[in-house]
Amino acid sequence: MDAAAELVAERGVEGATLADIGGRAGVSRGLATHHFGSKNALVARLARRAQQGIASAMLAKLDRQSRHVEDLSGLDIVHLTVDSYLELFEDPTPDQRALLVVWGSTFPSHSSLEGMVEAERRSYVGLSEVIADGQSDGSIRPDIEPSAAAVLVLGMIRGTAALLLTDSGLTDMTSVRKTCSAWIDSALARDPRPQAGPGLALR
Amino acid sequence: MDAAAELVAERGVEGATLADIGGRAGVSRGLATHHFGSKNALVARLARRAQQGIASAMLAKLDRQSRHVEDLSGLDIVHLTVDSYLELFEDPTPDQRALLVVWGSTFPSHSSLEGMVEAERRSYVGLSEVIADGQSDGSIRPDIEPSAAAVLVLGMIRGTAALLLTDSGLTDMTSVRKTCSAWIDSALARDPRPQAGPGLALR
Amino acid sequence: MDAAAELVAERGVEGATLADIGGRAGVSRGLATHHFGSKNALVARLARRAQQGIASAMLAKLDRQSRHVEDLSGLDIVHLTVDSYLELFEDPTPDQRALLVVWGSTFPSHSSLEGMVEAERRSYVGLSEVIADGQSDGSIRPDIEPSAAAVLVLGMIRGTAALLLTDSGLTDMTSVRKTCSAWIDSALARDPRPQAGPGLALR
Amino acid sequence: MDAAAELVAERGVEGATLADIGGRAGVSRGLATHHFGSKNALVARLARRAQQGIASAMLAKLDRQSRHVEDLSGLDIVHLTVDSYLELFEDPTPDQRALLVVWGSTFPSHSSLEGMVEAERRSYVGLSEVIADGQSDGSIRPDIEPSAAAVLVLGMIRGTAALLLTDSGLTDMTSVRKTCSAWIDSALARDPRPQAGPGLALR
DNA sequence: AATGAATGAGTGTTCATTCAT
DNA sequence: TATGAATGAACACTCATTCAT
Repeated sequence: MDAAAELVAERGVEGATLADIGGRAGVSRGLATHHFGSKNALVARLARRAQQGIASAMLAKLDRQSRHVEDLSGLDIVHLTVDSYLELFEDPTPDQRALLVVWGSTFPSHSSLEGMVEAERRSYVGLSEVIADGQSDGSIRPDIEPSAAAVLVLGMIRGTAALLLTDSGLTDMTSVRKTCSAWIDSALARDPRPQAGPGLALR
Repeated sequence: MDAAAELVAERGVEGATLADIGGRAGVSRGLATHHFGSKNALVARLARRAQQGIASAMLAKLDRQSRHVEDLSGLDIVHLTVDSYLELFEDPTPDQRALLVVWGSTFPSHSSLEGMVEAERRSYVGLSEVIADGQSDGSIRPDIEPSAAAVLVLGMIRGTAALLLTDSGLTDMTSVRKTCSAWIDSALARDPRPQAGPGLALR
Repeated sequence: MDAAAELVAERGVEGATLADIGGRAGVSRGLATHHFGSKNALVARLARRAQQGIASAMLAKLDRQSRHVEDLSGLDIVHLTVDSYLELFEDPTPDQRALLVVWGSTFPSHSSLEGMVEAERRSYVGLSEVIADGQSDGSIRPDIEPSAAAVLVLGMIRGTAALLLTDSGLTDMTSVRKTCSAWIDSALARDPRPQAGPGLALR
Repeated sequence: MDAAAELVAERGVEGATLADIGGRAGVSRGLATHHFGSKNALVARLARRAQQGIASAMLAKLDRQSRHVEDLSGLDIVHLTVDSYLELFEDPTPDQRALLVVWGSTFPSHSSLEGMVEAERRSYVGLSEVIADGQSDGSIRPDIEPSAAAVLVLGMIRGTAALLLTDSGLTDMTSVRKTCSAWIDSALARDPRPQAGPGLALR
């Protein structure tokens, strides 16, 4: 699966052949099919593993801050989600790059990767609920449509990560992450924190 | 090219075969290659046409408002860009769907669609300059890194459009567009307009 | 036809496309077919023109020596034939290179270039008769099978020219021609001329 | 490879399609590419096998005469080479016919069969050395340029074989072989054997 | 006479999948 | 569990030929 992740990240889902994957993994050409059943199944497994990796990273970040998810406000969780995601893509592993590549290959309307679309919908529903919770607990302003906000937040982190993946020279990821956090605050928070000055934003 | 746009939108760049394209267009299998030189060239032409279509839509929207681009502040132009883009994806043509699909297939690091990455970089540079101009003319707050903001804005509209393209049932695009406009304002404007209440946001 | 000769010489009969030929000649893609009827017809015309060129060169060489074909012995005509042929291939025109290439493409048993095989048979018959005539006029030794000798002489000049065409660095063509002439003499002549010493042979 | 040899011999390198080859061999269309990597690689393998077959035939002929290559004079080796080659083409196997066909398709200057040209050059160098050795051991007359003689000998056997391959009705191959042997003798030998009369030559 | 758009059969090659070992 | 030979459908692309202009 590591070999598959690397090759999908490099050449895309269609461009990564099972023969190449087997070759890079040092096993035979037919083993991948034999083990995973089909190429699509392998890709699905790959995507799931990468998604779990992102969830783990989020929890680890929480742990590092010695906080518990129950203590967080809705706004805090949105911040945590966004920040963890973009932090991962500052120096993405093959898994994460591959996940984004797989996401990109779900854009055709008759895509064969139904499972991925399902997973994306779950992310969206979860984020909507978090935002609604934030409105209940008073951390997020009430004049916001949770579903619209969830789409925008999700779209922003996916799109931003994709943009920087395809052209890493565009700008500094860290600066983007800080600016994004401030935006989330100004757009969602009931009581926005005073915006940092430019010097701080660059930090 | 219309047939190609439809098929790319439906099945992706690799999934749309020249035979299918010829078949749907009512011409022979070999004509596409004969005419465009190669499949990659056809896809590149397709992307360029779709990009020009988006630019035209932006200008048309401006025209409808009887305004001139010279009279607009930097912030106005950002608003116009974002709003035009999302408006188009409320009811996207095959061209626009195909453009997003092509964008998705540039995520692999060794993608063969170099021209597309180039075009994306130009969009980014242009948007950065618009934001910097907005800071000069006082419409955009100065404590913002133009390059980071440009990546976020671009990423948001691309990602949001992609999300809604793959799963159009997620939420109402119009609502997303209005919310997005408010976000842009709160995040970028030197003097944010008073946020609309939820009723108005839905308008 | 000049363009066709060049391209056949470079890329072979199958490798030279009518589009390329038209392009190099500065005319349209379809003109060759329109004018010659088919590609095979063009190749046949090309071969015939090259063969006539060789015959003309032989007559010209005779003319330069102010001799008439009626005055020549059979052996003299063999010498003239061989020498003219190899002399042409010291610095072959595209026509002559193309002729050899066409000859090479007649080797498959189901070759589509029947006309070429016919022409080759005529060369063989003619040479056989010349050798038989030489035996009658006493210039060629009688203990030789004219048909076998004709095949060997023809094979030698064709094969030698082909060898030097594919790898011109092998040796000096002029030296080959002189040596060949001596061989013909020693093999065919009733009264072989005293062989030249090495210094002269190298000349 | 047997099927490939037959089809190349019949229809030429370009005319023998992988589909035909697979079909005649009773296997699938894609197996040849799968196994050999590419058509060119298959043709190269084919040529090498045929060349080795010729070398083996030469050694077998030597063995039949209970002689060792070390005991042979340079002239003997030339005789052996020429005679073995022409003997093979009295009743050529598909391999040998195919080899000649491949040789014919190397005539274009931009041929894609570089390996074949290389092999031909090695034959030439080897034959040159044999002739030079023959001059040292006194079997071959010293007033001969070894490189020119090698080209002529090689060209003669290649060209003669090709001529008789394309038009087997021309003459009797056995007679040609005997005549050729006498020519080699008269042209190269320091002390030519007395020429056989026609009856003996036909033997 | 000349063009070039259009055709469509055919090419070598790719590759997920099957299956006997 | 693992291999890799074999399959066969599918692919982009080629190119001689046709034909309306």
